[in-house]
Amino acid sequence: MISLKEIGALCGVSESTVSKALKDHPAVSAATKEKVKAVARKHHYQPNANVQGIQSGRSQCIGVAINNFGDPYSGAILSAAQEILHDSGYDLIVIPWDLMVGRNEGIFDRFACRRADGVLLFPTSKVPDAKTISQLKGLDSPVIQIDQSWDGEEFGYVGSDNHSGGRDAIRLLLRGGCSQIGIIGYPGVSSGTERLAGALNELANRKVEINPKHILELSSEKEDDEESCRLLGEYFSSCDKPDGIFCFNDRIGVLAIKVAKKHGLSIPDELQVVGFGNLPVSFLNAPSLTTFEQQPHLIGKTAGQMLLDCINQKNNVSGKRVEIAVKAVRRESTSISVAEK
Amino acid sequence: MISLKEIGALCGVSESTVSKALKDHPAVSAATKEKVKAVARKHHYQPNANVQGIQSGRSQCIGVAINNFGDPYSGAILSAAQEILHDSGYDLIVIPWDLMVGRNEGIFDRFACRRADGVLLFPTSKVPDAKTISQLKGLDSPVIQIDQSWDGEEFGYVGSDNHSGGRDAIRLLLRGGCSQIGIIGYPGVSSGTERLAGALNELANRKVEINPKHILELSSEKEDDEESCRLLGEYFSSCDKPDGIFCFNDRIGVLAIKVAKKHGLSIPDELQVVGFGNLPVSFLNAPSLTTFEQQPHLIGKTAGQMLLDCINQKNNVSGKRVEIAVKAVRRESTSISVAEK
DNA sequence: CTGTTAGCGCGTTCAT
DNA sequence: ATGAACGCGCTAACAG
Repeated sequence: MISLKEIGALCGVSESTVSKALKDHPAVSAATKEKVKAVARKHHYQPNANVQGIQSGRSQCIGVAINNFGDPYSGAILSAAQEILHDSGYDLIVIPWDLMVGRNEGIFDRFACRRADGVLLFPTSKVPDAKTISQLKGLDSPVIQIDQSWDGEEFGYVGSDNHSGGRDAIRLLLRGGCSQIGIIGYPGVSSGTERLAGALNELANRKVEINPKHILELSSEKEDDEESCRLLGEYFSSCDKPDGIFCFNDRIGVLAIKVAKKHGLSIPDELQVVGFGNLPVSFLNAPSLTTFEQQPHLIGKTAGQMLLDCINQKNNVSGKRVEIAVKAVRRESTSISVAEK
Repeated sequence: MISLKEIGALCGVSESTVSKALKDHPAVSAATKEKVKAVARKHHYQPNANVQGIQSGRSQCIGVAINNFGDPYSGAILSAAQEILHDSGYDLIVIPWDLMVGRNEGIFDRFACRRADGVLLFPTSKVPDAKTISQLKGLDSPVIQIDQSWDGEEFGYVGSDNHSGGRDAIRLLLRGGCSQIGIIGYPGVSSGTERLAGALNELANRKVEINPKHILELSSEKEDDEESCRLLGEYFSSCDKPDGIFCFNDRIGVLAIKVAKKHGLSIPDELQVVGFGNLPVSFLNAPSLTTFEQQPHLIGKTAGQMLLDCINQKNNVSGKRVEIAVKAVRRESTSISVAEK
């Protein structure tokens, strides 16, 4: 790539004149501008963003830690965040969480080396250790967590309104005539905790008892479908089965349907199933899965904007939480409501 | 972030001594090293990678253009590529293809500005225009395409062995007793073209006629499930139906099963279905989908290594093609082979 | 209008 | 063993 100095040499002017000419500085003659721009264009000149970064003290880079590139939900959030950040001149440096965990290098060293102006943290399968969290605090750039928060930590947060989602899922099952409610979730992450709290709270408000045996926790750390199927098999083998279950994500919902059908349960007549997330699989499944639509695009856009505001000192993200609404998408895995019948 | 100069001031030594001390240069006293390192550690010093980049002429960045962050297949490839590149000190700058198309800025300006040392191109839904391709050639860094190539272009390439995959899919259907073969694909991308060629070639070798009506092309540009379902509905309404279909990806395969079942076809008795890709959905679907497993991890690793080799001058990627094997995963959507019966 | 100078943070000579 | 000086590519303040 050609440099300003080289362009200057070719045009017979100084480096700084080239710099000014290319940014249409008024104190440069039209003739010089023409000449300089022509040469720059011919050689496909592009200013070196890394140099501009060290001068301005702004790398114009955002560090993104993401667990699973292939996850459609995270992907949609990232796309939206990328778009708004890109338009403000930021580039994304991505690092996969899971690959970094267990290495002796600091997970965020790369972000620090690149002088990332901000950090976006996607959900992890487990809460990081104290050292990682302290390293994160040591970065002097704002940090925003997506869809997950850690107890007592004061990073910015943007996610779904999981509490209301849990509440509405239970309402949907009860309205559909279910009386034996089951909940199938995964432990240890805040989104699950919030959905559970919303669900249990609603059951308590309605004075509906829940059989503790009907609450099943699958491991979220490794998405082991075989193991999940085994546990679900046991769950549906019990003589005392639920007639409506709320699954914390669509993947679990689809697996639950698969296993329940194998155990001879007809859906939605004998068992109603509600998922969460509205992933493509929920639509494709037979029967299609009633679920809750999240708004990944809005989440990503919001997180990107929060980061920008904070970088520009308009705001302080610390402790700021934004929760984005979710909406039921009713499909074949639940019956129509009693009221509608 | 503290700088070398500041550390020097705190320790009462010069900037360059600090630089040497931190890299254990032999010509620095043990005492000085101790002191310098202590201060650096205390302030969480990290060298500025951007500065090192402008000095060495190596940004240590790889530009990644990807169409859809949420795609599990691309995601797996990207993870593998990231891992190997990360270990060699490279960071990834990601840009979504689709967001950039139609903007007046050059799609790859950002890569050029960041002085990306190499570029990884994931599949696009359509072949880019001549201007984009020429811009790509103008970058002086090596470019590797993943899973897609463009006619007449000489970039490096790593993808699946689609031709053999197409051949084996047909063999699998024929061995299962099918005689009326159908093919459902998408137009315009090289992976589809290769699968089609492999399939048609095998049919010709076996002297099996294919009814042109049994070849259906769905649009790949926008993944419009509703529209695809409509076209599939027409496809299965014809009086003259295939008894075995090869779908170019699992998504199409699952949709085809859904629609075929609605038209009263029993699977695999009346219709056998083979997909391609072994995405999670193929396992979750009922009936589960026979498909071809790709090796995204190996593809990503290979692409990453090719890029490294080229950057280190060990190789020239230009025109180099690597095709990674695929393997059949037999599930419920196909019958066991005639021979096995 | 244009050129010179200084400086961003760092590594690498070359002196001391 | 340590420091001064130069250069990487570029911008900005000043001088001509």
